[in-house]
Amino acid sequence: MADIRVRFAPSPTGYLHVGGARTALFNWLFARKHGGKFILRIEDTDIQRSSEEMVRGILEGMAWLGLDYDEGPFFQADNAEKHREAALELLDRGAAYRDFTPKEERDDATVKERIAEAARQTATRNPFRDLPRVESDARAAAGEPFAIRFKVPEAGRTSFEDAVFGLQEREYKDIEDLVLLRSEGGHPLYNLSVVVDDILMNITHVIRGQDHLSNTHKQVLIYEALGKPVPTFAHLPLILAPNKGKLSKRKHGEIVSITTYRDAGFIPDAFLNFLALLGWAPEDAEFADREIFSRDELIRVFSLEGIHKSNAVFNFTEGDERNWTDQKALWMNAEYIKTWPLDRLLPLVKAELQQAGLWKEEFEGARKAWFDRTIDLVRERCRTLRDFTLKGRPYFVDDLSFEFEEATVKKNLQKDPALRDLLPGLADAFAALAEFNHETTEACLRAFADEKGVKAGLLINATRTALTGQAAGPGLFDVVVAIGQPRASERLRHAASLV
RNA sequence: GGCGCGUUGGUGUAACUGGUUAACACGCCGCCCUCUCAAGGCGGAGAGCACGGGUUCGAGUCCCGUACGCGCUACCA
Repeated sequence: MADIRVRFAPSPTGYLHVGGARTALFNWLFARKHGGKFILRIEDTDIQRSSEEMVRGILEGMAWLGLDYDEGPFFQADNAEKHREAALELLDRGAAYRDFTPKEERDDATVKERIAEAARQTATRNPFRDLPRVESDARAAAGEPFAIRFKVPEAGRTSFEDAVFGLQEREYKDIEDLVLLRSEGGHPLYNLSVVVDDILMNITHVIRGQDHLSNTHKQVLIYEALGKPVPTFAHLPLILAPNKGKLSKRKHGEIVSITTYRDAGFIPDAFLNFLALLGWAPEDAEFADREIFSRDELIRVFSLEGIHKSNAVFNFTEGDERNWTDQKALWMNAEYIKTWPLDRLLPLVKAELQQAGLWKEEFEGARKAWFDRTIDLVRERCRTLRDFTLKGRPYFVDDLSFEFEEATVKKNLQKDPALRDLLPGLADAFAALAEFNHETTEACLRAFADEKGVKAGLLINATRTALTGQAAGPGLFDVVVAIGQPRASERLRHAASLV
């Protein structure tokens, strides 16, 4: 396929959410796979609900995910004049007509009810549909306000082949004469604007949410009336909330916003990987059992044919602090943290440490070897990048400015009063070591335990808490070495005061 | 109300053009490892493929109906 051009066209009425991000991702993957162009177009024609802040949010989200676009961002509102011209052209050709019916105000909250209500009454044809042209022109010239509606043909049906949902057909009689231009200021409406913009931008494949599937028939009609080629459509299944209801910013809040995942310490590649598998699976049997796909692999194996028809559930439990979002996403992120080549992970960890004020230049200089080893040690237990500063803090500060968990202190330090004397003793033993490594520290601690007639486990757990303030962590002697000789002794002495 | 789309374990998915006890991942449970917590290894529970008919030697895979869910039906996008 040559000269493929796709677009992501979010409306800035909300932040970039998981559904939108996945739509963007699929467009991006498709473009990258086929060497096509990925275009970003902000559909801001609803001035009431659009805001610049939301535009920024969308841009930020895409930047974080690394979904780079080749053209844009374009703003649909900038093209309003072109849209108007198209409507006028349609009017000229007799494919549209002026509707002089006074505008009826509809408010957002009650539309659904009003639609149902109106449907119960028998539909009547718009009285202006067949108004003679001269009369229409005269009334318009006299300054009477009007909207422009598309004139849906009498008998027949539209059809198009959706790349995901297959052949779609709809009777003309089931399509109402949609408004193209509002009576107020000739403001163009969505169905007209998308079509005109997609024509202007030479879009070849329209990949978007399934919520547009029904409306596509109207758009096909507009393409045809304008005498332009109809692009290929590929509609994506929706992403639903756990109750299988709509995933909405209003109801589900932060959890659907992409920036939440950035701020929570997700690796963009991991989140992308997770998103890709929501409603899509590689066709190639070779990849059937794989879950982890790098960006390049996704590009390689992506295809429209692998997209599902049924909606996917974004699975999370509200109020569960540890599993605050889809557990598979969390698992995947941990998987990336554990298995990514260290040099790819390091920049992300650096950014995290910098943000927490824990970064020191020497981590890239004199202490690089130590730093790399320590990150490698700690990463095993991290689910998010935030954990590097949360759980990892004791490794990166020289003083005692890390948290001593209350319950842990009670359990590991205060359980046995003998520790008050044992810990300083162990501190001395550690300080006296000529070589400070895994073997020598372990031998030292065990010998010390033997000598004092206590179980090694008592000292091991107490030491972990003394050095990190935590009850859980890497193997103790790895911790001891990572903390290093001076800090270890110092922290052991300090811990004695907590007993 | 009308039109459309969908329905495989709790979740995400797999199952060649109908053909062995429906597979994988997350999650859950147990065991091993062990100084803790993870990770890792091993094993287990969990769907008979929304339901009801039909076609067929044989259906998750084809057909019809029903239910449920979702979308659209706006001078919103």
